[in-house]
Amino acid sequence: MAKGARARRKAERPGEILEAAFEEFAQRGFAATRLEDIAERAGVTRGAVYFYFENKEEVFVAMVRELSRPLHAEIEVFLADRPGPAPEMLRSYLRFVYQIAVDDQRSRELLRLLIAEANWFPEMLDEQFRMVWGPFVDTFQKVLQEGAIQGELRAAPVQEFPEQIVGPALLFNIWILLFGERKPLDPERHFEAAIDLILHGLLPRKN
Amino acid sequence: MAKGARARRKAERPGEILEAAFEEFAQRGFAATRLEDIAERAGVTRGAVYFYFENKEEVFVAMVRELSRPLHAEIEVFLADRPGPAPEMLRSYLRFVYQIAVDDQRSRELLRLLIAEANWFPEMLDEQFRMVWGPFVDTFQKVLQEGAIQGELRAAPVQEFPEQIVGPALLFNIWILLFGERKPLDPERHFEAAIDLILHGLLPRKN
Amino acid sequence: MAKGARARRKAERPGEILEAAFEEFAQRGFAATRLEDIAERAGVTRGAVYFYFENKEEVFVAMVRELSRPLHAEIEVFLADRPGPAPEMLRSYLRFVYQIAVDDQRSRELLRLLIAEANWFPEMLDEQFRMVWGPFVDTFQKVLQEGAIQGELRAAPVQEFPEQIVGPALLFNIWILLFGERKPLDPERHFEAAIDLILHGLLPRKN
Amino acid sequence: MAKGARARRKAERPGEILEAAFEEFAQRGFAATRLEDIAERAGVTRGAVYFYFENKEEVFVAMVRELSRPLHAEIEVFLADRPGPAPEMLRSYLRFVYQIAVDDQRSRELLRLLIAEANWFPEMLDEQFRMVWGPFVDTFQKVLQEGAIQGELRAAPVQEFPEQIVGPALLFNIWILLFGERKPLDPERHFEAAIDLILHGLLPRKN
DNA sequence: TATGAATGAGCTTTCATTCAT
DNA sequence: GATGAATGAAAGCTCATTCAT
Repeated sequence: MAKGARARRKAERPGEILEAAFEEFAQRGFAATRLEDIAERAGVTRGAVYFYFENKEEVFVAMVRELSRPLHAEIEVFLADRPGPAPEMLRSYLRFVYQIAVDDQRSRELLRLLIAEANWFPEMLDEQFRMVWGPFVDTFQKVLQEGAIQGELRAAPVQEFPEQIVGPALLFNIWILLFGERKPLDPERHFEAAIDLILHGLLPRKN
Repeated sequence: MAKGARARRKAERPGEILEAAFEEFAQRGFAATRLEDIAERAGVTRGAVYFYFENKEEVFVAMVRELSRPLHAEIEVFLADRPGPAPEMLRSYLRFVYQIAVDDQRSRELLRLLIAEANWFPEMLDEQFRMVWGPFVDTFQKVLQEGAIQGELRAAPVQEFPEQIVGPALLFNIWILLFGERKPLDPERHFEAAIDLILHGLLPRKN
Repeated sequence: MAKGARARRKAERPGEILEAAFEEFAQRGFAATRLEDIAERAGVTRGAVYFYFENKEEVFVAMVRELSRPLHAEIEVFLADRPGPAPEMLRSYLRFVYQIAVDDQRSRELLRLLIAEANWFPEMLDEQFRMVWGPFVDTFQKVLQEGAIQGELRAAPVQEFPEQIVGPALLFNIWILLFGERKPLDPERHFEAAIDLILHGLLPRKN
Repeated sequence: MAKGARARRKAERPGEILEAAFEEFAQRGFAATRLEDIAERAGVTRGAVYFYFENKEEVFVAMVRELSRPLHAEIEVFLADRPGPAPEMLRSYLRFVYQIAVDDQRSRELLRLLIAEANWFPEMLDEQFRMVWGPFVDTFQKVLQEGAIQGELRAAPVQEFPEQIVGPALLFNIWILLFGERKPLDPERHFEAAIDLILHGLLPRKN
């Protein structure tokens, strides 16, 4: 029993460390975070961290990878083929992005870390792009294009930059990162304003 | 000669130090930047930096203030009353924002620093909000509202969140911060796509 | 073997550091002593010192406490009830104090440090008072009072300030601190002069 | 006028600096006192201090010399031949010492500095001995010896260490340096206890 | 005389990393 | 696997001292 518990413990260690690493890195950034804080929060000693990871940078990279995994999964599930009228799909997609922006503090802080440390972890960025932005952008693009073909949407130049659709959500996100509680935004109204603008911008005009 | 030179030198020192500070902070972030690097780049010794600034944090805050001053000025000039049809004003404003996003690497890096260090310098954030975002948002809001009154624009819910208009420009900016040269964007086409979407989204529909 | 050695080493480290700290602090005073000197003398690196103590002040306080412990012990043993005629007790007590003043360079330097840094470590002073001066003064007082009751001693006003009895010993001590080898004193004759004066001052007069 | 004022000013500068130096050194000790603090307190800039004194050590030595000058004068005046019965002279001398110990905070702090820095300024110590202790000890010795010859005092071994007479005053002084307001002493009663002990110790016995 | 900008050595403290146990 | 004592390379900051003005 104890052995099993110990083995289970062991298997969970790396995850616990990365979890702790996220909290600390999110709070202080890469350079200002001490490995000791991570270890302490994870309930292990510094030495133990070095058993699982080469060094601080490795912890950081592994943490980003680990912490963004659930998001990958969610995205994959969400983007799985779900046909429907293009406008409705746009709305549903944008709502999904807003949901992440609003509810998922982790993703928010991850974004902050990516922006802050982008220069020093470019491969990490590319990996994140491949796993998160890429699929999203591709899907958006497909919706925009097929919507245009079907005559549900205007053939707008935004087809070339489908990520612009999530611009308001990004703005919402950054806003919260910058001002937090100090200048709160109503996410629901923010979303409605955004989708209103986008749909009016994309629906074909009668004239 | 020499006298004037020294006096002139002295008057310029703080500015030179802040200039150097910007380069270093932008490259490595607050925590990872060593005061010695700043001093060296400014051509002085560490001690000299401490003659002008209390400590590293003060250097940072002063740097942000100093470096964003030209932008403040530009904004103030730009936003000075320039009447015209609302759609044209929107286009002109958004182009202005894109110009900054595209050409002004300093502002871009400043934004990165603000996002990265937001938790530790909240007053600084508020100051920047007051000087940069604030006037912008207010002006946008006025344009949107008066455009609606004049019948030039739709009375859209985005009136409540006028900053959404610059969402694409922010996205452009962050994109470059994240991927730099690795995934370049054509700023001109990006802007055109954005303004197309926004104007179509705001122009009143005939039907 | 090696294991034991390491464990033994570890247990002794703090003591070794404090020992080294004493030597250095005694030589140069608190402010002028560099932690590096202490570390070097203790045969460890600076970092190791910080493993055991919070900072330089802590080292100082811990050092004083540690270094005065043997004296506490000695005092406690010495002051344990040892009845006898008051004059003999006075003589024996004063000789004890002189012995410390003469032989114990550590106590002497400790006294110097206490005087020098009294303003900055008042709690430390109070602690020392409680452990060293206090018991002494109390004991002297008791001897003076009971000696007077027994008629062995005069009921002199010095009963209120029994520490005056050790005034000559303090003077001897300070003298050495100030002039060291330059103006040597013969401790034996000094003591005899002191006890002669005190006893003549306290013995009851026939007339 | 202004020139005269300026000249007067100039002449007073060194004194003002030493005055300020005393306050600062007394508060923090030699090593922990910054030349800037001294300059600031004296109302000049650091550079000015270097105009009058070679370096920090010179300031210290000069300060001690300057600050102990009034005491020298007082002592000289006081010790000028004033014949009288030996016991009365003893009393008067000891009272004088107590007065200094009690009223003259400067002398007290000077003593602290001497003790603290004795190792590093031995010549200074010797100078102080020559000017302060020396005359005192000599005078005391003369009184004790002549008193014995006259039959007013016992021929006690304390003649060899006349400074023991001021032991209680030194003790009073150190006590205040160590405990200040925390454990106050009544100077008057302290003195009376001391002189009582000493006189009883020195007056010849009838038997 | 006096200023104060500037230097540079040096100090305390921190922390990623190592390694004997 | 895990600990934690220990290292050593910085890093932030201080301050005595200098010197052009």
